Amino acid sequence: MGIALAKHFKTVILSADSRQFYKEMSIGTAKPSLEEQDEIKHYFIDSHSIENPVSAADFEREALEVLENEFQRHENIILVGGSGMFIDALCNGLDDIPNDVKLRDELTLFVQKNGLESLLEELKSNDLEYYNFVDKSNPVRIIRAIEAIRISGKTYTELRQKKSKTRPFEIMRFVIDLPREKLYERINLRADLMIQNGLIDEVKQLTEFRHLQSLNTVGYSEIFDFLDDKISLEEAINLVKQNSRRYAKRQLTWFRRNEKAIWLKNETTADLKKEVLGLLNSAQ
RNA sequence: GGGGGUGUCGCAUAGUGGCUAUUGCAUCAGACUGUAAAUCUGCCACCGUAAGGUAUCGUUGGUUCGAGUCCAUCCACCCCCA
Repeated sequence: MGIALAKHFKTVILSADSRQFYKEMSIGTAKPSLEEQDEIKHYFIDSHSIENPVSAADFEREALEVLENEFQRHENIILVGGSGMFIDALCNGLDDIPNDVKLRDELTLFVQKNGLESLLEELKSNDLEYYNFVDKSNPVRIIRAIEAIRISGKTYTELRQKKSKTRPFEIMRFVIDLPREKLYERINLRADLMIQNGLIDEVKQLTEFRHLQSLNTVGYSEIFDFLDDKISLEEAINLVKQNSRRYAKRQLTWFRRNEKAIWLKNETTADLKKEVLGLLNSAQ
């Protein structure tokens, strides 16, 4: 649908997919084909290496630069994807909260060894408000808060202002909403195609990088388990399908939260394109 | 035809005659500010937004103060013998 719209507007596409950035991961991330990329210029596909991970804040900054340039030539630009948080980072902006990957890795290691207890205590005494709010069994959240508090000397609550930034362009959001059964059918098919297209070889070649967070990804984790002989190939494929379905559900949950998003009713590319163009016309 | 075994939620699974039938998975729903395809939470027999209410362990009957558990019956499935 993105490509169809980009053709119509003779414009470019930005991908907001937190895994398609990486040039080493192609089959398992279902990037647009090379032919499709020839037809339409895509940003943020193969733009980075797994060894230099892209955070939501990196994406916000880099994508804004691209947009500033491209808006000089195009009236409309298409953002496609994927990762709700990256979309929101670009559209709404992130608060300026400091980060330190090294400290975070240390904290992660600490939690693996000693559990969350002491970090929770630290959070409680330094930022009671966030302590009361946060999901206390989610190590990622706790670690991130402690990280920010230790670096800044401020509370995480104070840093996290949740201010939406104004962008020099208008944003309209559309969500493709297939009937659940059809969505799941397509996800299952997609996993089978990945295997046919050589996913196992792609994963094998990434073995030396398997500890990287970017490879903690549906389609890769399961195949690593197969290569380690932990599960059979059949089990691995079924898990890829299952975990993709779960991910798709989480995407929908994320998008549901945005009350401005428009949920599309159609199912085929052509119909969806028509529907979106109609909505854009009536919005003007 | 003879003998043996098994039936517990969508699937799998626990359940010495005694509180409210266990656990896992799936499904469904949710959270989310530099790990986000990550990480985490809840529900999950039925009715109800909820408080709460009503059921239930293949069937029917029995024993017992009390049955998923014991007995009988029938039904379904599995295994062995013929």
